[in-house]
Amino acid sequence: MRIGEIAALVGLTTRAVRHYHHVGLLPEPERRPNGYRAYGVRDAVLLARVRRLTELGLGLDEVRDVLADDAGRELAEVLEELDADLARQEAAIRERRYRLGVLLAEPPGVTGPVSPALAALLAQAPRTDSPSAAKDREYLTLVDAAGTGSQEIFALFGTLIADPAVAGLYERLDALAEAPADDPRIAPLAADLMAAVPEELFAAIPEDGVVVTGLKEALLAEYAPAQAEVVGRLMEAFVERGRG
Amino acid sequence: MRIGEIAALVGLTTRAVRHYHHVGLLPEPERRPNGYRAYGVRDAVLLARVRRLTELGLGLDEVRDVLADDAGRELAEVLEELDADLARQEAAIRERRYRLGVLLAEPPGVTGPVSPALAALLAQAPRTDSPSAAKDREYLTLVDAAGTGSQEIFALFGTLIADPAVAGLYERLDALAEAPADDPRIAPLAADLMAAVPEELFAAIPEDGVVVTGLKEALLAEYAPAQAEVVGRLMEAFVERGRG
DNA sequence: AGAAACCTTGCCGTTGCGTCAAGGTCAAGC
DNA sequence: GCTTGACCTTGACGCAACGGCAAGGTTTCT
Repeated sequence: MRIGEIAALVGLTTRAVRHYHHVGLLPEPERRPNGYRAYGVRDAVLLARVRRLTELGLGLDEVRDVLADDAGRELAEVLEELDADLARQEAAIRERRYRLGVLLAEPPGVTGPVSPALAALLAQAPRTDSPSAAKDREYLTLVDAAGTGSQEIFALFGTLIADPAVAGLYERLDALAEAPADDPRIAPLAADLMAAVPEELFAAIPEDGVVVTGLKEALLAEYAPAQAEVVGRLMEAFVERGRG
Repeated sequence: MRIGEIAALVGLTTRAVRHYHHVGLLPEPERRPNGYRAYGVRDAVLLARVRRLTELGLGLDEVRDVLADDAGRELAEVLEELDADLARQEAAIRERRYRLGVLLAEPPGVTGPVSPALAALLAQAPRTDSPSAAKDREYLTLVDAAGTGSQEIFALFGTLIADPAVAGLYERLDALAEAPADDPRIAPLAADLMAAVPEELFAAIPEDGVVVTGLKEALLAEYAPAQAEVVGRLMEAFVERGRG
């Protein structure tokens, strides 16, 4: 048989057969005078075995091992390991499908998949177009996605945001967008902000204050100088009173 | 944030983040004076979205599509397609696991996994060390693996092999191993062989006689000249009386 | 001052082949 | 005898999503 014939016989492509030669899975057969590979029945039997094994999901090197010492013991060993691996894959797929199902069942329109706690918070928050409030929501989304914040934090934050006085604070912070870093409104705003934060929220902040080193600066970089001054003081308060 | 910080924050490796830049999933951020990438909160939010989507099993280009037109409709579309794909994968894995289970439950020692019909045939065949009989078994194994032979053939072949007279025929064929191609024993052996084959077996051979063009010659190549002569005549008989 | 722990770009390796590219071979029809 | 068309040959790149290493530069801690 030539390569195309044996490939068709065992249900492979010629490319696959050559590949098996290349990786040493199957020895190169004799050649005809014209250079064509000349296959025999034994090659076909071997190839058929290879095909069955690869269809089961074995890698080519595992197939080689199994074929090499055809004790049958090695085979069972490999197969059990493979089964365990497949079981893991199956579980992973089911997990993904489950989460997919949750996503698909959800009402559309949300920015992205968020935890229920954050979803409640966002729904509860008053409609506002304050840029500062938007930054806060962005930050909360991030903390939610990072998974480092507890549900507790979102609940506490929710009560804070629901406070009608907070809208005014956001407005005052927005008003500092063009102000210099030594604007006199900074200190009183920072004080009012700290006063508005409930004590439990301070306590709920995790030990290292911010989620990761560097996030604090990244956060401040989003604000104009005067605003950064305010937010920076607030963050310091969180660090100091959080667990310090 | 530097790249390591944002990576830790969203639960990725720095290598993955750079990879996302490379493939255009995420725009390259500003650089610090020292050349380090400088990430902001928005990058982190984006990366977190990417992570969730890839964890669901989306490819990077699909993630890019979803992120691009964040209509939310496209997302549902992609997700449903993905779910269907995952369902297929799950079914495939289950199928493999099922066959694995069958293999593992089987008594060890068999040459390889074979169809039940062939297994019955091999178990039924008398113990012999005739090389010709071994070749026949090899051929049957091949036909079985190729899946082109029907169960019917194996049953018919089984009755043939069970015939006590066949052992003698194999012996006579083996005896021709060193004989020249014009040995006088050839014609009578071929005749006796054809006489031994039940009519139904002739009829059961598929239309093209052999499974694939080229297999016939490969088969003959396995035999010594005198043996090939005998087997060749037998095969011709199969071709002629099969469906011709 | 030196080590540890970051960062930079860039390129190779992974898996199991698919897909050209650039030919040589062979049987058949004109 | 010449052209198709269907085979075959070796060789090398492509793929998905990064991991790992090389060979440097930066920052920070000690």
